[in-house]
Amino acid sequence: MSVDDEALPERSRRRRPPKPHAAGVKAVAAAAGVSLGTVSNVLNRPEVVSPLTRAKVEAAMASLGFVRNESARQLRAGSSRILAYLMLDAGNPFFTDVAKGVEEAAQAAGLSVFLCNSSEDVDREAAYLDLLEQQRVQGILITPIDQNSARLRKLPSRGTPVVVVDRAIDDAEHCSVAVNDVLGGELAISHLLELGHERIAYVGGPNTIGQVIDRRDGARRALQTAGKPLTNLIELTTGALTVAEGRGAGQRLAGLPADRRPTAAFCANDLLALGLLQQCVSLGLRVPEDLAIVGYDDIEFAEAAAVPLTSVRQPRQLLGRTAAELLLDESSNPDHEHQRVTFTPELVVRTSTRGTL
Amino acid sequence: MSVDDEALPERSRRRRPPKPHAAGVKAVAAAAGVSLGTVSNVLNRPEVVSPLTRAKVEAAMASLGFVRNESARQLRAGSSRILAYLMLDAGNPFFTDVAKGVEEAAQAAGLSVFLCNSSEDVDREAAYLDLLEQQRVQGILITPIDQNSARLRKLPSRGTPVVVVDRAIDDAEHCSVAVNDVLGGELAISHLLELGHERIAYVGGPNTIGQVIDRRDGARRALQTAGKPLTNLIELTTGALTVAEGRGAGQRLAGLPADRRPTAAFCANDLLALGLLQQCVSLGLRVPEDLAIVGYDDIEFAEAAAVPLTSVRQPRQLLGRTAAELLLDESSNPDHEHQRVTFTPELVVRTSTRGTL
DNA sequence: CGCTGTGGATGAAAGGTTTCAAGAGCGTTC
DNA sequence: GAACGCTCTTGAAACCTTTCATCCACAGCG
Repeated sequence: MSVDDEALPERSRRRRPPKPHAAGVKAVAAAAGVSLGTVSNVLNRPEVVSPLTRAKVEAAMASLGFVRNESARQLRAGSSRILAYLMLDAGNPFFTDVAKGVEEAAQAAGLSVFLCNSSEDVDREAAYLDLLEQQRVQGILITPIDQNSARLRKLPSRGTPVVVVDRAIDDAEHCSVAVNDVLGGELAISHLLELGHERIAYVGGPNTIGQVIDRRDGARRALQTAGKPLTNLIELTTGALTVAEGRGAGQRLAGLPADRRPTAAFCANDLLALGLLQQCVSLGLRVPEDLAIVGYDDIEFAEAAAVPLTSVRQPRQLLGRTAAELLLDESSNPDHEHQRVTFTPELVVRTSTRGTL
Repeated sequence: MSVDDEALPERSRRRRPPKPHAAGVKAVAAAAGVSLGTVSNVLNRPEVVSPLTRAKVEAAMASLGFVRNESARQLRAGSSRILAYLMLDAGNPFFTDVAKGVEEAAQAAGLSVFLCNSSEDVDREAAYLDLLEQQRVQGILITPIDQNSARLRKLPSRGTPVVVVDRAIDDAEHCSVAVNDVLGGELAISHLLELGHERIAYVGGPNTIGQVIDRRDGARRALQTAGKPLTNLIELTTGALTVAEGRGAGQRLAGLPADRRPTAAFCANDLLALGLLQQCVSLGLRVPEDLAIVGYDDIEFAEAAAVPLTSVRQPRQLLGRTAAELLLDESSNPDHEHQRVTFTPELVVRTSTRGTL
């Protein structure tokens, strides 16, 4: 779905200087006239070395352009100062907000965060998990595509703590931090039912993603609670949770004859909802008069949409922060107990369902 | 600007199993009844080891749950299979699109990408640069906050190739891939001038960011070209390039008496523009009748906004892909020459300036 | 004057992998 | 039947840092 136009760029060339060679602890020690161990002490326990020697060593490091080799450090010391968040979709502002929370907590603990993006691709997810395990990162935060993956369950037993983010998992291997998606689905559909809608579309997919399933189940439950038949929920399965797929769904929806077309749509996330909204509006449907729309996540752009979007809000940053804190606890506290933390979502009603009052 | 509500979560606890211990090449060799070297060969040059031995070794690896220690590998082999993209703001969809292009190119070359987020914070940027250098990543792609940073210029001479993304830099140290921001600014303002606007606001900041400066300079140049005084450009400086700051600017703008208020605003990016738009609309200004708005980047959400946004489009993914390709060339091709690639932006006109036709 | 304590520096070992020259086993060829 | 080639395997060195027990010099003290 790239909008890149292959504009012909101008290029300008320059020669490059010869390849350099790195200086190690040994070189620094020689330059400063001290031993290897002393240089290491300056690096790791500066307080035990006398100010004079320390100054000499630091001068030598500066003049040689010494850069500590983290591989060697980690190999010997055995520990990494890095935490990874493997995101489901970096293009979804929801996850970048979660990431913000993760970074916040990590920074407070003096760790750095590497972000990885699986783009809803199972193979990429697997490749990143392997890579991160091999890197011996301090821990992995992940919003998984398939939370039952064997690979995922094996990691903690091999020494890499894993915290599942935005999915509740009830197994003995990891902590998880989630928002009650079933409840979120119920909130959305109850709202639509209260407004008098009968035929409601559920737009989401693929059905391997836990969030998609739970939100649909919540939708169904709301119908049951209200004593409506499940056939009132028309499912439109998408290939991914993106704006483009949302547009596709909009196309399909708008193509239905008016008497069979749902009067409302509940989308598994805001990206789908925004795409759906855009497409429907451009095809001449009025929102919410012809079609009411509810999204999910309440991303920043939901409020600024063509028709401000009713959405199910989740505590995004808090989600990330909490997950990171659990991970940190797991990797530092010997008495750590795995936890399953569940937050409660909240419906934010805007024009896309309520109309202008 | 978090919308997190500190909803009280439910927590459930579980005991965790005892700590495991990792198996190395040595253990695998022993289990398979072969030598160290052979295990290493299975890992790195499977074709040279006989199918039988290979099978034995692989069985041993599986049963021991062997995970290669990447630190040790890298220490010995000297090379990393990782590429990093240090983003200016992971919350801006523009940069995640660029990242997508980077990932694409990296995957094609069999490398993995770690994303890092400086969040427009100089200290975080510096910390990540140090970290990545110590990690000996294969190369760094960066959209810098301050492109004249000494740290940035020192990296390549110490062996870590750096490509600057979305900034043109004319020095001998790195390649850069950029879009002509001055031209982009000109396009935006020329368009507004053609529509008859006289007093135009430029919304952007902080002024340490190159993109902000260039786009403003382009704006000024367009005024000069049209023979208008520079005082027609009213600068509203923001603290960051975010939706929230855009709302703040909207507040300031809407607060001006109508006869002194600009009739159009050009924002340094779409996030600002969307915030501005939202705030102005909610304060009762009509867009584009009372205030025309032009954004920059043409992110996916620009088209779906309350009033579809006129914006300056850049080839986002292509930018990332090209940058990654330059980096790969630099780290693998001994005859590499640094290049400065510049793409051309394009104005996309929508309702926020043109009105509904 | 000899002993102890102390702040600081030292040197060697260790950590897990890759590399590479050398070796082992075995079938072919003359 | 000896020499050769071939395929596969081996063992040890090397990568760079951290750690820790040891050592040194010197001050204070009895």
